[in-house]
Amino acid sequence: MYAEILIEYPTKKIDKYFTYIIPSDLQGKVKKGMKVKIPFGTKIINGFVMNVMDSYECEYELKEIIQIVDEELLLNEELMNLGMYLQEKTLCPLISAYQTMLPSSLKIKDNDTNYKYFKSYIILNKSKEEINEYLNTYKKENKQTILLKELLDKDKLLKKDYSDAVINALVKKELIKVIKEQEYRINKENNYNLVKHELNEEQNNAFNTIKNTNNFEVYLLEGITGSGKTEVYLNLINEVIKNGKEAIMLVPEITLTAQIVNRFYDWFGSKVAILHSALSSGEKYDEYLKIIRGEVSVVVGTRSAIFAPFNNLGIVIIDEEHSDSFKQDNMPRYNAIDIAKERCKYYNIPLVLGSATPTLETRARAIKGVYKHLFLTKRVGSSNLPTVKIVDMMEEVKKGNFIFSDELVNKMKEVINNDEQVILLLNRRGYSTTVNCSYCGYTYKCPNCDITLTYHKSTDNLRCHYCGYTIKKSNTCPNCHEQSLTYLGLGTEKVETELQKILPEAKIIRMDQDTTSKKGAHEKIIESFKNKEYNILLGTQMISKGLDFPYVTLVGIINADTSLNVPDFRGNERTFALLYQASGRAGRSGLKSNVLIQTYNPDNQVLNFVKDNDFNSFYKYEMDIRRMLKYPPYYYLVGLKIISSDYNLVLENATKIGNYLKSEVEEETIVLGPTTASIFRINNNYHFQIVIKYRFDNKLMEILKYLDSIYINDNKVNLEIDIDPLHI
DNA sequence: AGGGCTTCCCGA
DNA sequence: CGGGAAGCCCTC
Repeated sequence: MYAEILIEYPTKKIDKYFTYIIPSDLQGKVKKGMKVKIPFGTKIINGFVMNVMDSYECEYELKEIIQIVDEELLLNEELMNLGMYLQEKTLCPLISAYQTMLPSSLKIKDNDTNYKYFKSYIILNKSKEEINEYLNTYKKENKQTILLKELLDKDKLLKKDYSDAVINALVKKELIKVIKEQEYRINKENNYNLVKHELNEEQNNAFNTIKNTNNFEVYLLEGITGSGKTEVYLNLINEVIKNGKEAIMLVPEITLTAQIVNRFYDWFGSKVAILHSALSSGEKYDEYLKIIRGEVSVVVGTRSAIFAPFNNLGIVIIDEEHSDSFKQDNMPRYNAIDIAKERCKYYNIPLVLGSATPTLETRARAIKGVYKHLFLTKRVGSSNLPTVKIVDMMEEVKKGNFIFSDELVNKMKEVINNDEQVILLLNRRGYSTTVNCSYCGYTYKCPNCDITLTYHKSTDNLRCHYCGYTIKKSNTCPNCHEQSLTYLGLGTEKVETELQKILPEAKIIRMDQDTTSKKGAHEKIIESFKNKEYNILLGTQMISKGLDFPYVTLVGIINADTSLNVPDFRGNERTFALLYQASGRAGRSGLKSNVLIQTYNPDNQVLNFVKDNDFNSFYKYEMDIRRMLKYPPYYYLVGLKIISSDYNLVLENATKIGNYLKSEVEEETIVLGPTTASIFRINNNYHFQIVIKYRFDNKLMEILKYLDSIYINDNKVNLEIDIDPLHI
């Protein structure tokens, strides 16, 4: 028997099958979709079985498979095909498609083969009668007899709780034995704590419509913040499980908090597996095993959880579908929504995309009728929408208020006096803290990249976010040696200090990268704020989503416009979504609430749409811009990056590729560039980019594949192709 | 990807 | 002529 195998190096250069002999002792055991150990060149590495065959003819000598890495972990036919689809659509090496499907602990780097987690137990090695007999003849009480008596009672005890000497003695007498049992690192008891809320009419309508779908259908569930989307999801999943099927629920990384996870445990108990990046590789492996073994019916997770190896999917739900995090920005550059569609088509089941602020692409499709459009327009329970006001910071600066407007300060005081709470959002998108010399104008720059270094207060150093270059900050300017270094940009820490000065009595808690880096810190902050241990929660985008604090009656957005100035066609959309989501944190329990948006552009259209809580008008406004500028959803995009350490070579090749594209694509397709990429030099590599905009182009995919294949063998110039990029 | 083998360049 | 670095190519 022979097996065709993919080598675990994710490079296009060796993205092909290698054939190996299946030795007689592994015949019947080696299966398609399984990981095996094989000799390759001079080394022993992991491979992935693509085919098992009876015969194979070739003129060279074949090597043998050494062993199976894990008998249980194998991908089913559907996922095997999905891998090929991923390769086809994203132009990635086939093996990297399968690597993203399997838990990361199975990648080549982890040479450890056994990820299963075992606990040792002691059990009786003889019948209870025999043990009793032994105890009767051996009247004296000692550690050994105590342990035996306990075992008569409990059957099974944890080995580590007892001394080795006692255990060894009893093992020698063949009275007990030590056994190992595999366990899961995350172990939820099958406790249900189901608190079902009565669905309102809109929720019920959405629920019933989706529930009664018997074929592939994409739904956009557009529900304002606080309208109870999660309740609809939970009911839908419940229904699916009742019918003996399985469900995948995707959420963005920052939304996957204990709050939501516990909600799922309450409803579905031990039927839930969790998959996200904060899990250790062992935990991930265990959660994956639960799915493979069919012990769970629901997976809640981030992007890659879309590949959960279920065999009988009943529904896929993607919450906050507008989130960037569903698109992976390195190989394979896939979008979980596309994968979800593919899987739902296969199983002939509904896909639900939920959001208060769906992407324009999604919404346009819903309006066109490609997706079914469902609405939740009312907040559940007593919660009502806040009053939103725009504050002109130009006026405030004249008064000397650079961070907080008078109005925001007064409102904060008022709210705190009422024993209610405040959320302050610092918009940091496209924004970072840099260090600058106010005397000579020197700025810290990365020596390898065209980018200013970002200051990190916790470590007191400056870091390049692109290549990782780090330098300690000096007290004097490295250029003119004056003590005149100042910080540019607003950090949460700076805001906190200033805020404390203005409101000395207020208890402030800060949530940002620095304060949430430790495991569990995120939850802790949320819990303590919820318990009203603090008056003000100050943070970055991570506080804007999904959180539910009943006593928050004021949301302040400190610098609303920073993300409007980012040179990206999705800038408006992102700003709108962020501010809209943040506003949604206010007024969750019926208390009258306010949102203050501080800006230097009070007339900005996007901000005013947020103020009016008017997604429809924003949608129309932004669609016009997209149409005029030929951006999605009117045009599809492809981004090409040409990268090399040799300036002349990049320029030459970028021009060549640009010309080739222009001559080959369909007439209506637009090829822009090459131009230098937004960051020209990263890690001493020069970046050029080409953007393709197209509506229909049957030839394009083939053209891209051809270009890709040419540059596979060029080790001086690198070509990266991003199909449907999120940023350009 | 990574190791081995070939080639090419420079000093002697 | 030798050594060392750089390029090339193969891996079932």
